[in-house]
Amino acid sequence: MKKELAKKYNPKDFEERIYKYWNENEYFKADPNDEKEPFTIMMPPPNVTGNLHMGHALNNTIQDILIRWKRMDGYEALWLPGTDHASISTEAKVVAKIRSKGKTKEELGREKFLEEAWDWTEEYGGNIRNQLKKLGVSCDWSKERFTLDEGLSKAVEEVFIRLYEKGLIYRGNRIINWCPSCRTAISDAEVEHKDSNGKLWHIKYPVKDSDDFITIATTRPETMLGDVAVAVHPEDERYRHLIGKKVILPLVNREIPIIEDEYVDMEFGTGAVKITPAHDPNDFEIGLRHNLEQLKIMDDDAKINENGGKYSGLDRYEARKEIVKDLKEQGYLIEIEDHDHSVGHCERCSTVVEPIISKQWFVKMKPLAEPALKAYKEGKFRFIPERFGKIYVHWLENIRDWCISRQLWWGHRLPVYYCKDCDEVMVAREMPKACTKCDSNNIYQDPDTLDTWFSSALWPFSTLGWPEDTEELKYFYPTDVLVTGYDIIFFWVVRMVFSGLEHMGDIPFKNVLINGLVRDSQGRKMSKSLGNGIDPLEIIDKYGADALRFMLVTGNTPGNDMRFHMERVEASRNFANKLWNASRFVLMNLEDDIVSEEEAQKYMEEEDKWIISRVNNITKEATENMNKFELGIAAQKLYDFIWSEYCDWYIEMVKPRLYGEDENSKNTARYVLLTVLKDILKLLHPFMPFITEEIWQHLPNTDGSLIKAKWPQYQEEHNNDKAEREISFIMEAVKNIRNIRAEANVAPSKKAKVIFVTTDEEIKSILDNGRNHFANLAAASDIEIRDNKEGIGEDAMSAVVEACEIYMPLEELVDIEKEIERLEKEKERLEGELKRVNGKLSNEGFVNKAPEHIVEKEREKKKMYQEMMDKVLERLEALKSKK
RNA sequence: GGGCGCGUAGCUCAGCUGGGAGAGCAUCUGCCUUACAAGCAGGAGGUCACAGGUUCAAGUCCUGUCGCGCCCACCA
Repeated sequence: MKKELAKKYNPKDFEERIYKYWNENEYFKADPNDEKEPFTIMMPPPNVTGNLHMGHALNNTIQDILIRWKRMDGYEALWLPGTDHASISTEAKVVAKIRSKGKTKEELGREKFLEEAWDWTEEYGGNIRNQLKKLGVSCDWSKERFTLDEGLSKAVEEVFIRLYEKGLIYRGNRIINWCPSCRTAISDAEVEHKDSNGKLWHIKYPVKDSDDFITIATTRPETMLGDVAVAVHPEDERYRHLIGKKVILPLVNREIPIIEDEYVDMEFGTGAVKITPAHDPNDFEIGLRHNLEQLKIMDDDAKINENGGKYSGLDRYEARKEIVKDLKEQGYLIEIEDHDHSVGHCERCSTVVEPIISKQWFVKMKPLAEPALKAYKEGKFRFIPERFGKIYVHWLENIRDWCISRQLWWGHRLPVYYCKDCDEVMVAREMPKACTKCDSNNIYQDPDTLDTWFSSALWPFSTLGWPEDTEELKYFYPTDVLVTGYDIIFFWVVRMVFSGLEHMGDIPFKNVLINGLVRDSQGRKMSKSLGNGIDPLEIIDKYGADALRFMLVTGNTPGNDMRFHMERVEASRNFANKLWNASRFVLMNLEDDIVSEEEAQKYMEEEDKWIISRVNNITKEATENMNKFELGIAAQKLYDFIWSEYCDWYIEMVKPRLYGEDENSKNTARYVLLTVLKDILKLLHPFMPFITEEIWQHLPNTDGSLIKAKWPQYQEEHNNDKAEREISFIMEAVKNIRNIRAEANVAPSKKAKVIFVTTDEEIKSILDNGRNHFANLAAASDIEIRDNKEGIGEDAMSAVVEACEIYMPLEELVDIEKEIERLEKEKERLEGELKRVNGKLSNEGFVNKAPEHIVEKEREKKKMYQEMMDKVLERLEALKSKK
């Protein structure tokens, strides 16, 4: 006999100890194994310096459930963890730290800055790992990777060089999104568009050598400093006569041409557009078409530069104010119109992004996007739920080249070298000794680093050793499931797919399971600025990791957001408590020797067969739902079964046997209690790993960890329709008796006589077999089963279950008025049911077209309701006539 | 401008491929019954947003309307 379970369920007593036990025994390790099928999940790497938030908790709980389940189900299940260097976000933190010491990163210099950044990483990098462990994640820590570690950096470099050599990476002067606060270029995906109430300034530009003028409209008047043309639509009658003429740019007094271009929308604004190729993506394109100058008027910190004349040195918004003022004073400003439009903000720091021309590195996307689209459309991988595939397709179909260079220091430095003497560009694995063109050795490396997502895009294979052709790569790639939030489908999912296809020649994953956001109880996003975030660690501390995990996964469906309610955590904790106590009950009733299955079979009662049949069906249903990634439904089914069937009914039914004298019956009950509990623990383990393991360790005949236990399989021979029918009938009858007792206020302890009246032989036998249950569960004494109701007076309360009447002669306790009321209500209910059933059955369409088994079911119902109705009516009449 | 999601019991949400409306919490009644008061037993509470349509049958499929939310977009 093993040691007893603690009297109270207190997750703090064992969660940490159990995690250590798993980890030290290397139960999470997975390695290439020819005897098993692989099952792989790559953990979306959290920011290395980040802290665990609810989103992580949800995301990793889902992954852990899947991986634990598959591991038990016989797969070589690898869940590979890791962290992301998060270039822009980590750099910002380190910069802030340096600033607090009164220095700038430039003053510190690149080398020292990186030292600081590595220190920072080491200091905070362990946090998230330990926090994940508290959640119970069963990932293979021996394979943990970091996007900036040596191997992954090698992969990044290799990819850059290969794409460059293929002509898929190029350097160009193009319009990019510039964040003046982060002082770096960012990609389109990193720009967050927000609607804002802006203005449309109408400004007139005088036509040279004429009194005429042309009015343009702009939302960013300050950019006029960089205007090099005014464009109108070729078919616009209003302006046709002006095409080819010049205008004098106000305030600047520069002569610029009026050109024609089809891009211009005649309906919008005034139909005339100022063209600023250096500061607007459309203007940039027009500029190229018309061979216009690209006049840059802003610095990296969004101040007007030397090209801005008297405005130079002003911040962009100060300049705007000044320019508008001057235009007004000089009579050029015609109108200020309210104009709502959307403005791009830096996703990271919320600063308004400035479209600006800049020499950056880009990935040519079209050739990479096409195979990625094809793979999805051919069903090589899928989204769960399906609808997120649309986001994927839409993004890829409208993709533009990806700006990958960042003016940051924390990240993978571009393997690009320049010759100072002849400006030759060299892309190489190592710094060239001499310029390949002019032989100069005046060479320097590009100071820029790569977009963080450039390395994340390689995660599914770089983590397995690519570009080396490792055993791990061959065995575990492609991975099976990617679990992630919908917010990074285009940041990450898209890029992993085209990277996998390009470099591995295969998709990176077969399923993309999308999880929603965890919001606060009012439905708001949890955010630092709102201060409404709930710390998963606090929840774990108070309620245990199992409760948090269970809460996160129930009542939720893939892809949908959920709200965090403390009451739901409590409910999950209560469920864990229930399981704990049920297990304690089982344990305290076991003896050292558990009888064999064969022995138990000989003495099984109906309730034993019933619960075995039930757990068998639940196994099937739970597994089916998990196969569909419906973890919430699977969890709910387990919850209902454990609480409402195993605990509420089976344990209660079996108590008299455990306390009785019949050793065979007792041992059989023990055997069944334990066997079913073991299945329960196995099925629940992926969801609640700690409590199930802790209980498992206390059960007899359990060698080693529950992690190693075999996932239960559905077994046809355990199905028992007869037992299910009998026990559910008994349960119905017990409920009715309890109901009568409650309504008549019969104290629970008080024994009461129960008379069953039925002519149905099957029911009679069920009732006869169930005598003990009625005594035990409904405190019924003197159970009588007969086929007529002679002699039962009006001083009894009654109920009807199928073809069986139940009478409880309660004499003075019976209030006839109340009893009539009860029966009237029952009559009403039956009338409703009969009306519905009759309606269906009298409908020719239904009888002819509905499947036979559905029609048959309705016929049976009709018969049953009719019989019940007859009995209720008879009883009512008898009572009324006696009154 | 385009796309998507949601609207089911007082609250938070399940309800998968159409075939008798569910859970948790809250509420009401009775119970500290030696596994569990973090519990047990019993009860009340819903024209499944609205309007059409398809179907023998619609919370479930289609169309439209209203309300809430989200995403995308080079609307000077």
